[in-house]
Amino acid sequence: MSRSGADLALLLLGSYRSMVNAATSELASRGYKDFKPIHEFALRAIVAGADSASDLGRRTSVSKQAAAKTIAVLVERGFVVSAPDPNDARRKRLQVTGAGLEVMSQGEAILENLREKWKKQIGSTELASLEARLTALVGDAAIRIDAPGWVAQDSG
Amino acid sequence: MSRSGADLALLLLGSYRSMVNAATSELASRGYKDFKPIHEFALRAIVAGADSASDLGRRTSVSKQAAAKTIAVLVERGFVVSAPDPNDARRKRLQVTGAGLEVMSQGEAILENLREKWKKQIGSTELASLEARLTALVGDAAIRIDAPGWVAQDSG
DNA sequence: TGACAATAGACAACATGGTTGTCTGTTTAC
DNA sequence: GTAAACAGACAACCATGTTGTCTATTGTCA
Repeated sequence: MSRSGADLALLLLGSYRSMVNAATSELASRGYKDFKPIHEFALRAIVAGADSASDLGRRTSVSKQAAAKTIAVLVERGFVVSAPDPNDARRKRLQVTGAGLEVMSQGEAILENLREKWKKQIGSTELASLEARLTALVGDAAIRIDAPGWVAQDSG
Repeated sequence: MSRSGADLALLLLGSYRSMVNAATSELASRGYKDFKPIHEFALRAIVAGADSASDLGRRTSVSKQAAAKTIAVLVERGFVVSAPDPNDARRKRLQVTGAGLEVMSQGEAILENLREKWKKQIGSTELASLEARLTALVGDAAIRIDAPGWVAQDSG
């Protein structure tokens, strides 16, 4: 059964979705309702140094307005605080809160758990080589997580 | 460098995007402007037997209204024709046109080409086993291609 | 130093693609 | 023959992105 290129693409998408769906539904069951991948990735970017809306937008290849909307949600839910930058009155500095770090770590743990499960199925070296191959395929293309629609879907 | 579960998810997403971006931009350069994955998958579903809007909606796990909107686009571009069903006056039967088959085959060829390139890189048996593993990971979950946002994005 | 360009963020308008709800007409099932 | 189910159309709405415009602030440089 030689698969086609289209099937391969679908397979990659399906694998991603399968992981993300598991993670979002598990997070939801732990009380983090409507926590979407896009929130996770925004938090990661902020932790990684994106400390303003414009900055976050640049890093995630999204308009600053879109970034600002995401930030508004995260602030409203207490995952991020936004305070005026003392050094630049135009800016508001972003910081991930303890709650934000907590949800990130739980999300990460869930994904890690899925990966471990998979590792047990196919073996550690197999998984490593698969990851290496995917890395080669992706190359240096930045992975952009702008994601309305299904990526952001709760898939309840 | 032991990767994390989140990285794996991102890798899967990135791989998919990388294939799809290549395909859409190549199709665009061949004159198929704004032909998005969702169109491809709708055509595939119609060829596979979804011959009405409601049917297409069911098969792609999308509301019939959403399916109808997609069909409207495909009809407008000449990839699909919609004619009253002689056996059921409620229905309009869908049929993929020659142009529709053509764009499908070109899209498929582009993806196939990418897959071949990859096969040369990592070897045929390696690719097969990777696909088998992804298949196992995805399991029986239906892959739903509802996809506003980046999935549907043209990515210049 | 003073003027002009660049930047941050807010606000509004709009695009895309999906959803639900309602309505009409047709078919199917008792 | 009547009631339920179904197909499709239409409208309203939601989510998430975009561009455009505006104000305030900062940085640059003549």
